[in-house]
Amino acid sequence: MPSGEYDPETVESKWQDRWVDEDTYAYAEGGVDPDTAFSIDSPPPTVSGSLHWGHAYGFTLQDFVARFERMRGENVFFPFGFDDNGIASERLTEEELDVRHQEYDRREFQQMCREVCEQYEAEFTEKMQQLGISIDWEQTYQTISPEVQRTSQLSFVELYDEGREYRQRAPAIWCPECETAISQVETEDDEQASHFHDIEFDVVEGEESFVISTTRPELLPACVAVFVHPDDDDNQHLVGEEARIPLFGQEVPIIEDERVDLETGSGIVMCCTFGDQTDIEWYQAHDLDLRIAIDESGTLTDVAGEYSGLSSEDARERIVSDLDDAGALLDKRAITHTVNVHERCGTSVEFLVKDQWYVELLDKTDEYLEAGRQMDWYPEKMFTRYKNWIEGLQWDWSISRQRSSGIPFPVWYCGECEHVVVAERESLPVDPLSDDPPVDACPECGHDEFVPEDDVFDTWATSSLTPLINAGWDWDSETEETVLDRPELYQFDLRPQGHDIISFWLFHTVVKCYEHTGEVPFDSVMINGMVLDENREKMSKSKGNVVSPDEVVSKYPVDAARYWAAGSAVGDDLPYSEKGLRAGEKLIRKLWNASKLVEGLTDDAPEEFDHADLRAIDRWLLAELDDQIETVTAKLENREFSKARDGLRSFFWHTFCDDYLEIAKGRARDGDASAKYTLQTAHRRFVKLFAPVLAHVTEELWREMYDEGSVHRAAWPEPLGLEADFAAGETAMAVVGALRKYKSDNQLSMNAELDRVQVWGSVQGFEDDISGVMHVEELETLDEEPQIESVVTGVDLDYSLVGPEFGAQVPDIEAALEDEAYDVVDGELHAAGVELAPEMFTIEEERKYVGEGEMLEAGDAVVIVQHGD
RNA sequence: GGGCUCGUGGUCUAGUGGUUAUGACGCUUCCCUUACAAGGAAGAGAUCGGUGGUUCGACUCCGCCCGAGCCCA
Repeated sequence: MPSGEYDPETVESKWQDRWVDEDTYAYAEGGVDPDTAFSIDSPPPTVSGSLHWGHAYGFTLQDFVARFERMRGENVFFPFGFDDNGIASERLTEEELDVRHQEYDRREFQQMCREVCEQYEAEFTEKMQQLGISIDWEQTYQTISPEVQRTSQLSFVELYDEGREYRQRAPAIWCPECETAISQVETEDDEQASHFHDIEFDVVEGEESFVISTTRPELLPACVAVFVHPDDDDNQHLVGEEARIPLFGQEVPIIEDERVDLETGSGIVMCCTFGDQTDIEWYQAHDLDLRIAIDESGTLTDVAGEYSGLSSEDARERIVSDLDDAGALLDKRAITHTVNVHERCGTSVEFLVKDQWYVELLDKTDEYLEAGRQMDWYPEKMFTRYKNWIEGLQWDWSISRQRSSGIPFPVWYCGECEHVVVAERESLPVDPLSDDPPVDACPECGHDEFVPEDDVFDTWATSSLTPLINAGWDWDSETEETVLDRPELYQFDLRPQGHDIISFWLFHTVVKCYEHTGEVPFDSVMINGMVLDENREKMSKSKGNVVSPDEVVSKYPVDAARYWAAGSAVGDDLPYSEKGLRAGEKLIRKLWNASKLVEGLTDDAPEEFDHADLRAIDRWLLAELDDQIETVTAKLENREFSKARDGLRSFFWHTFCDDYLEIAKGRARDGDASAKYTLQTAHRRFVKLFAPVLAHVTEELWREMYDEGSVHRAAWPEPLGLEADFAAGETAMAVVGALRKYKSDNQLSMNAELDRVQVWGSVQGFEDDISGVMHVEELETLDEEPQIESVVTGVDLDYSLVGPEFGAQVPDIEAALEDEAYDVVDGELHAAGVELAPEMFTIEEERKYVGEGEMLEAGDAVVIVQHGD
């Protein structure tokens, strides 16, 4: 029995505990009909300690869907994955244990990661449960687990067998300090002091020479081309010639390309293997030679001739001084420029050439685009991001990462002929660094020594398999094919994703799963925006504007946070808002207080009541609620949480509490069965309708008032199918509103008695309700319009009809109306030489009451109040 | 630099060719009415980022400009 004030602190944690203890959200395993399974493929968050808004917000939106679908009778599969296979977890482990991963072999280090992450997983789980997310905690996985490693390697083997993967030498971003390859997203720009060296190059044919400016003279031995901008008229004649590199002597082509920056240096630029990103682009675009002059420890190679063996620092000094001696160094000046550095250690990155594995994409982009088109996108506009990403693809997907921790490639190479030997499917997962290859001798050349691949998979190569991990995809050695352990889950009904990461994560997942199953993995995709701070700026540690979910939930009810989270159109960013949270708190309190009242009024309410005997206002309320149910259901189906929330809130607060409840409470106290039945029926339905968003308070109310089971397992309400006179109801409420305003304007209390009220308008069946709630002694409905003098004040046109009919004549008609140069003849409006049909206009008039009492306008109705003195 | 998205009262937000532009928060005034004063009633407050164009008619469609965000370079 709800009583006193609502105490969210106690109530919310009570239900969170019970939901977990009672397995309220358990997925019913075994023989599930695919039609009634509703599966969510929630992207596993990186487990690195703290839970941030990205997690909390994304999962709250998923939870709205999960709870809604569950109540509609779906068997909801809402799993949770811990992504502890990434760089973040590697760093976490190193920091926590004060070790370096290089000091351990891979399996040992992974074991350490697993142990460290376990504590964080537990913390993470607890925090997710504190947010009331209806995850089935029996359905979890860790991306570092042997099972997931097996899935990842199986995916690799399958794609390799299908000819979708190949190995090629390609540039990798390398941190010489950490001695590891890093991805582009781990680099950042940094302003650094450096020097420009103006170096003279000779043209091979003839006497001419030109100058290039470089900050990295030590790359001269790696120079493979020289570039001139197409708009550079002064140097255009050089294009097609060859240049000779000072000191090193190699001859390289001079090529035209618009990526040359005319503003910097001399406008002529050398291209090396590899100085920067542009060098890589040029290498790929112009099919240039490779001259690898610097190795992974930053030491010059044989390509650098006499400078071989020097560190790049030392080599730079020597080369600069030798250039000077040779007269080729024309100038040296200090500058600052932007360099690409590793975000973790600040070291400038190098570009190395490595053998890497690729998944072929470019040949099937049309299919992948079509796959994306087959999914429902919420919001629809996000499909264009997917589309742009695919259409803009220029390279296949590199899945090699030169790190020591991660999931290893299940591959060995013949020590003699480099033939690729892939692990047997049955034996997965393997680690080639510890395990033997499946053959004793090379099938190609018979050689019996193998070199293990020591790279690991790109993290997306694993993250992109979550639908397959969740559906239990595996190799069946009996039938020799891949099978799904839980086929009913696939395709997944819902894939949630942050909009910042659609291109990486979602795209790769669609591609991988599509390749493995021939099917699009998702029926629908729901894209969520970012949580911004109160000033609409992105939260970041460096700005110091981060508000953590923990802080919020300790200050506000979780349901208030959920209410706030439902406040943006899906896909739009959501600004953090204390106001939004307070509005949520207010709604919770209103719902609680109204529930207390309903409870007090309906203890002996009839379970059943013949709808034909319902009083007009009760019938009207239930019919309006029918409409509201249809609206809320449609909004939730379309993931329009904000509209569902606001529509329901407004209907509950204003129509139910302010209008109906005020009237019905008097009747219910007088023992009116129709009112009691209606109050209880409507209230039950409200509790259910609010349940997906206000998960905790509705559970408390439901179990206190209606049922021992969870509201989250109760059936979503269906419309009762009642007919009612909506117009009369609306008019009656307008009359009540007008009377309230009258009392307010006349500084009367709301329960002040009114002597006599006359109503002209259709309020049949509502008369007693009006007089009851407004304390009217005598209420009379008029059959004839009261003594009113009407003054025509103008004519209103219905432009949606007049516009298409009269087009360019409309301004003339308007001018005629303005000048009052019109007539109404037989209901038609004659103006500016044309005749307008009756439905095209309305005569606007001001009504003046000349009889006794005061006239009020109440929608279509007219109300006359006669009140003492 | 390229692509995408967005710009509506002080703040957040609804509104994709046709009323007086929606609602919430905040603000002002009034009202203790036995569920709730953390409530109720009323009110003020917007030239819909700017500028051209299409149209009888533009917050809505198109061009350009300005500003913000995201992704890619």
